[in-house]
Amino acid sequence: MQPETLSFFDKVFQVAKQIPYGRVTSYGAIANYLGAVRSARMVGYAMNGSHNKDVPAHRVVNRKGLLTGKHHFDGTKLMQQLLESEGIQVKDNQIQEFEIVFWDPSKEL
DNA sequence: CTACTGACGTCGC
DNA sequence: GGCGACGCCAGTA
Repeated sequence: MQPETLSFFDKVFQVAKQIPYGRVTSYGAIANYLGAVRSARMVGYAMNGSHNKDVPAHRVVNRKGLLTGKHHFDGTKLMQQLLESEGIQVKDNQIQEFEIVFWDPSKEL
C-alpha cells in the first residue's frame, strides 16, 4: 500500500513477502497484480536482490510451476528441498498440484 | 553513453 | 494448435 514511489523492483518484494506458508506464486501473477503484465521478466530479475531480503524466492516459480530460478539459489537442490519442506510436492523441478498450492496476490490479497 | 542480457509472459503468425 | 518474436525495467559490460 505504499505509494507508487516504490519501484517495480521494490513492489515485487512487498508481495513476495506476503506469500503464505505452503503456497507458491508465479512471476506473472505478481506482475499482473502490480499492473505490469508485460513485465513478468522484471519480477524474476528483482529476485536477484531478494537474497538479502526476507523474500522467500523459492516460493516464486514461473507460470508452468517450474523451478526456473533454482539455478540462482545457493544450491540447485535447495529450492526444491525448501518447497518440499513446506509440504509442496515437487517432481523434477516441477511443482505438483501447482494449481492447488498456487497463491494469487490479486485474488487472495 | 550505447548495447545486451535476464528467475517470464503475452501477442502474433 | 504449435512455434517465433516482442516487450517490460534495471543492471552490467
